[in-house]
Amino acid sequence: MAVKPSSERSKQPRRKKAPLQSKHELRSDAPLSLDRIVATAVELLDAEGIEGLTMRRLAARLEAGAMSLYWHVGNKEEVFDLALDQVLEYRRPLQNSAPEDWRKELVHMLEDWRASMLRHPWSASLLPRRALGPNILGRLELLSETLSRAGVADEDLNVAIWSLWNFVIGATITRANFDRSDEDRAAAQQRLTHLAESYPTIGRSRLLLDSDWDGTFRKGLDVLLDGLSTR
Amino acid sequence: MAVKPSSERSKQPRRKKAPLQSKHELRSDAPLSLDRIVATAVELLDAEGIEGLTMRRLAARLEAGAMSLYWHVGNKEEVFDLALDQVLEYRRPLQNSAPEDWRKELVHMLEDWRASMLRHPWSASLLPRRALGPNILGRLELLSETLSRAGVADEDLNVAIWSLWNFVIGATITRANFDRSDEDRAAAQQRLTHLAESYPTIGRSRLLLDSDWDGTFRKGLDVLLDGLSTR
DNA sequence: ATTCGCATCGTACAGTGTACGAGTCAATTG
DNA sequence: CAATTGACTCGTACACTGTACGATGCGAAT
Repeated sequence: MAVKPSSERSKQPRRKKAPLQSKHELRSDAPLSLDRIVATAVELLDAEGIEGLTMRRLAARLEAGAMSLYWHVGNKEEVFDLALDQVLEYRRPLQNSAPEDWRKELVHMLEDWRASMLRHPWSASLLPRRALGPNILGRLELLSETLSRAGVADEDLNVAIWSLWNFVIGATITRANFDRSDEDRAAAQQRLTHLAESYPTIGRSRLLLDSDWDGTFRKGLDVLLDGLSTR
Repeated sequence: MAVKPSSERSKQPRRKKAPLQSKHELRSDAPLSLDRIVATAVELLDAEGIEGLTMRRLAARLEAGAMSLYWHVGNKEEVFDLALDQVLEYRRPLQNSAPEDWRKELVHMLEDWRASMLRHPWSASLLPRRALGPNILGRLELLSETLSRAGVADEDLNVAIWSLWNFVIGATITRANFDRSDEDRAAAQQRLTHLAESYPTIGRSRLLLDSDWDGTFRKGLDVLLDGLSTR
């Protein structure tokens, strides 16, 4: 009886090491592993977006049969979970910074977070429905730790963490969303001028048109951090 | 040649008014309109979640053929757009409040926003991919207007709006997400204690376990508003 | 030589969104 | 009154999806 690994980590197949072809079947190059599957899924998502990822297409890119994937992965949802978490890996910069640099560290991590997700716009729309992978948890842990080290009292910690997390998530999702829907700037522009009558303040502030997303993110973050550190 | 309305608003069918049955076909009750479709879609989403909504099931609930829906609606995506916006309608409380109550008004609208989305948890996961419907824009407009009336300078307006928006979106998505994934508390609990080794600070703060979501939301909002008003 | 467990994959099935075109029926026109 | 139009409904069909099931191959252990 065969038992699938599926979600037990730490399990690499030990196959033939050197012998690259058996008989005459020079099966391109592929041993087909979880890592390869996830990496290819990210590629495919980058290239074709969320609807572009189907098990058959993914398998084709791996030069494998569609059902072969199911040995390594429980179902399609799991592929999404893994792809999302993979994209959110974070290596903290080397620890030579002074302990009062906590704010710089935080901003660095949070801006990197946002940047990572914007580099893979599908990740933003995926986030709401996915489980917390190790990389996401790692970022949360780093966040808690840094805030705690910065002197935030334990009873205020959760508010601080969630406020920052919420802000990053919201900003990223919004931004990623606007990027795509403005593929057709022309249509958007026209829609906006038509809307200016019903929504005058939005129209005046040009909120939807030429927001400086990066600057807005940075400033909003400052507002939050100011508020948190004076508490 | 027939021309579909599909996305031209202001178009109600004028049919037989009083005569409820023609001949002997007492066709239950259904004239099948955009409004009825959207309302039923929301019902279905509430009952079965995002994957539960299929065109065939929706049609069945309306006692109509599946393809009949496509006269009123361009495609399934549009159904999602409309359902989402429908759920986000907001009636501002009567305008008897003093002008310095802007902060109370803001908090009311934002908490109502979050509450509306949590009442229909699918809406949170839908938000990232959807267009801005009139109700969403209405809320944005109200937000701008109130902040502007509160004396926020025009050049700070966008930062303020987006910060609040981001916060609400992020908080709601996170919350809705956790609700679902904790259907099986037992599993979550066990996972958490196992994780406590790798993520000590998260474990200590019990961040994922017993957060007071409503309180955290309210406090985070205060932090933001404090930060914004002292600028 | 036989067994066993890992790994791959072909076939099949139920279900999806929707294109197409035929159908119904009230209102309008000649 | 007959004919035409146009709003609306819906049955059938097609390409495509995720994945259950079982057959197959293969290296290592017995």
